[in-house]
Amino acid sequence: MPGEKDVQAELDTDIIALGALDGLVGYHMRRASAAIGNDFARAIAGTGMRQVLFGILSVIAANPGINQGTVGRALGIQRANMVSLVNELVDAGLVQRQTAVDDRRALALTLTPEGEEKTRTSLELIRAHEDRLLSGLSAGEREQLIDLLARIEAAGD
Amino acid sequence: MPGEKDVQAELDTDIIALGALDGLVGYHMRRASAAIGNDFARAIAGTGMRQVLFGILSVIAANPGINQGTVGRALGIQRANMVSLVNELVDAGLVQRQTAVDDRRALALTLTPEGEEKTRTSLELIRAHEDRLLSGLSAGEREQLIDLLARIEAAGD
DNA sequence: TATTGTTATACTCTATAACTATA
DNA sequence: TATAGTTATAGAGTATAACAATA
Repeated sequence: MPGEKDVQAELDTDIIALGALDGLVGYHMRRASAAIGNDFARAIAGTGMRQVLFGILSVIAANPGINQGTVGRALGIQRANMVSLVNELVDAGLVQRQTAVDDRRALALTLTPEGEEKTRTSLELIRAHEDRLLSGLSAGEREQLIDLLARIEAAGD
Repeated sequence: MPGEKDVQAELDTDIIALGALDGLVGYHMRRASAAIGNDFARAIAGTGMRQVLFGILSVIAANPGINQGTVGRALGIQRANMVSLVNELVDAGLVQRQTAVDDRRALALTLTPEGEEKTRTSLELIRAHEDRLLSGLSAGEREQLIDLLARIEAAGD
């Protein structure tokens, strides 16, 4: 019987008590992070971009010639996992990878012109997605949210 | 040369500019969520508990006899993925699963006495972990953080 | 015809260990 | 001896499609 009341589950999709979970920051952080991630994916669908990849592009854009490992450390990505991620970006023609002049073990990363363009257009879509999803927050609340999140990041090391 | 300055990377592990990324809520949310998740895992290591599993236990504790699918909807977990998660909890002796009296398709979930004990002891460890990790936030800031996160969860549907 | 639970499957993200080449 | 990048591998988490039993 679709649409009928589920007595046992208290209106089902409506309010289900979460118990102690509701008072935990970690739970709400997981849910909110998933909500933003899903909306990000919807907003940027079809462009091949992903949260991690955009993060790498943004750091390279701000630090042309930066080493692959340094990018990983800045973003909390393991060396081993950086390899295939950067491969994707290189294969897509967005990033150029060349042996560093001062350290022949290292790879210096720079954006190609296509990579710069992709970073710009992605950023526009991402800003629009955040503005839409976070339209319920005032500018001050949004600022304070970032401040609180940054302090938690810093505490977790 | 360990410890020597990495000119190209601006002191390396120190301040690396993140570019546009630094102004995005999504980025900081991902990092903060990972920080809490990692600290959660460290705090509860050896007990076999995980964030998702505790979430399920907490919802069952607050709603004895609740259907498996209802738990999943409350927590944003797909029906298909609930199966093996609940299997784990049943195999660990923490959850009892029996055909619902009013709907023979459904499974009613309840905690076993061991499940109730596990939920209690896990909650103590989790509260201690959050109190430690979030000790830099005032009670008011913590409360506002949960409020902001909950509003973002609600916006993402 | 819709819903509950299930199986099978695949992809992303993350983590570890072992290797090479350079430093 | 330490570091940069690589390979291989494994485990979580999550997503979709198809199926049986029941509503």
